[in-house]
Amino acid sequence: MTQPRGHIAEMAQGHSSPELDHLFAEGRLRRFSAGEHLITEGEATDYVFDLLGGTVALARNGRDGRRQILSFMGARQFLGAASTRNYPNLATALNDVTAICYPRSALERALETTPGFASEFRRVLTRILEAAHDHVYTVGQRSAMERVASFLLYLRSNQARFAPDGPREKSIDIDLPMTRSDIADFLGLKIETVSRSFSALKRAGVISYANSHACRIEKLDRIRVLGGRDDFTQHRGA
Amino acid sequence: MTQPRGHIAEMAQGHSSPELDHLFAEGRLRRFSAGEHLITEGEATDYVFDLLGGTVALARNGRDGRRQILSFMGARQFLGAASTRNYPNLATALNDVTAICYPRSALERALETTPGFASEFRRVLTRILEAAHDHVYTVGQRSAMERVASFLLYLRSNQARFAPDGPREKSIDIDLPMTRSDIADFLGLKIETVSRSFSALKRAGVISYANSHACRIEKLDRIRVLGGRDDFTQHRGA
DNA sequence: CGATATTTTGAAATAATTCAAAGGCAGTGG
DNA sequence: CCACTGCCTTTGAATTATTTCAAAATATCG
Repeated sequence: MTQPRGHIAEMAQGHSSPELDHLFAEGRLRRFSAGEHLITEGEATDYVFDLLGGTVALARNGRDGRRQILSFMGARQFLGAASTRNYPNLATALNDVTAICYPRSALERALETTPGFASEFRRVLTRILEAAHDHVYTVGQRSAMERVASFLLYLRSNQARFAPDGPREKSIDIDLPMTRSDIADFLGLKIETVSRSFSALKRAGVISYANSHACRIEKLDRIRVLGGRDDFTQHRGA
Repeated sequence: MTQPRGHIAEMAQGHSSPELDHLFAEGRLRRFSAGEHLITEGEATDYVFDLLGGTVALARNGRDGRRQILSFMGARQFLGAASTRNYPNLATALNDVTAICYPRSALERALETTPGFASEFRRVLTRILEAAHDHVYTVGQRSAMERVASFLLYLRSNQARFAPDGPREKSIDIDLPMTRSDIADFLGLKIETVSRSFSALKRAGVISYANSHACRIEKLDRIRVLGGRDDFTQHRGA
């Protein structure tokens, strides 16, 4: 048997217990293709997912068709934290996704019996909370252009931090596996506004792109001024 | 010595360990008056606060004076979760606040040695994350009027859930210890817009108030339609 | 290659902000 | 006790960022 992989396995690094072994033994590799749901609204919170590849959009849907994407998740991120018996959120694969699926009960037991693992898990959970707070700031305070700029910095940072084979250098080339509509729903804007912002950034030579699913940041300093992500990052590690 | 009080003590209900005893022994009662900061931006994350009374605004400030309030916290809520060595947020007392202040190190040790307590803590942390996600939805998707309506429902729910002496029935009377400016910064709106929304709701007979720091919901069903909090609550407990 | 979905662009409409001023309330000091 | 001062709230009018509506251009997929 090969080493268990994924974010949860990383959190467990250096810790061990029979329950942790049991957790990894229970992990099942699953594949989802674009458009499939890993989690649907109202579904029982019986499983958590540890992403190995692909991109997932975690969203909350309103009665009337409004949708707010809460985060875009990829390799080395996990999905499925819930305090209740049913998920309030919807997790959709944006492209082909590979994930390890663990029973929540096994995770819970491992956390209860492996304090070091639980500490690491708590730290990750806290980071997710801080990211959500960043998101509230972006959507609550920034203009459309600023939101798009800060979005590019968010992706850039995530691409480096959560690269499939471990953290790597931040790149100037940004993958955009999501549609403009997904970006709009993430930023609390409309498709057209997002498109216009991209076009304006391109026209100004701040970014360049040939197709809508990737771009290159040509003037990082300009994006930084617009996105103002430095407002926060100084307090933080990476 | 009397029973330890506060949210953290509640989480520890039914669990025990020497480290937990040590944690409570280290707790110090502190008082803050209106305008004082419990936590300032960039400050070391050496303490956590367990609120016993009063209201605290947790906010993130931008370089240029913009401010996003992330939550209003009161009795039986705790403050100070952080994944890094310095707080990215600012916690300000809106009125006279009483809190128990614990060294983070003692909390961390208690969590590492008292699994049941740690599980409870994890559940609370997850709920805080879910509240942040609600907030992203509100700020990202709702109109000004809807934000104000959902804000009233948010306060109503919190007042019941986090009443000083334990959960109680939801009331139709809402306390507003914060200013219009605080509400605006919480909802991602401007003061005038918040004021106009309150006035419109009053004019329509949906709410009533004599002064700006309290109001009564006269037509709860109308507020519910506007605020649409039911979009989510069906998945949840209370 | 044709059909469908996504993205881009333009013009008009609108919700929210900005600017400006008046009204109310709380606390201070005479 | 009242008047003064400063702050917060409310309201109005003008401005603006974003949305909405509409259509063309581009990409995607069988």
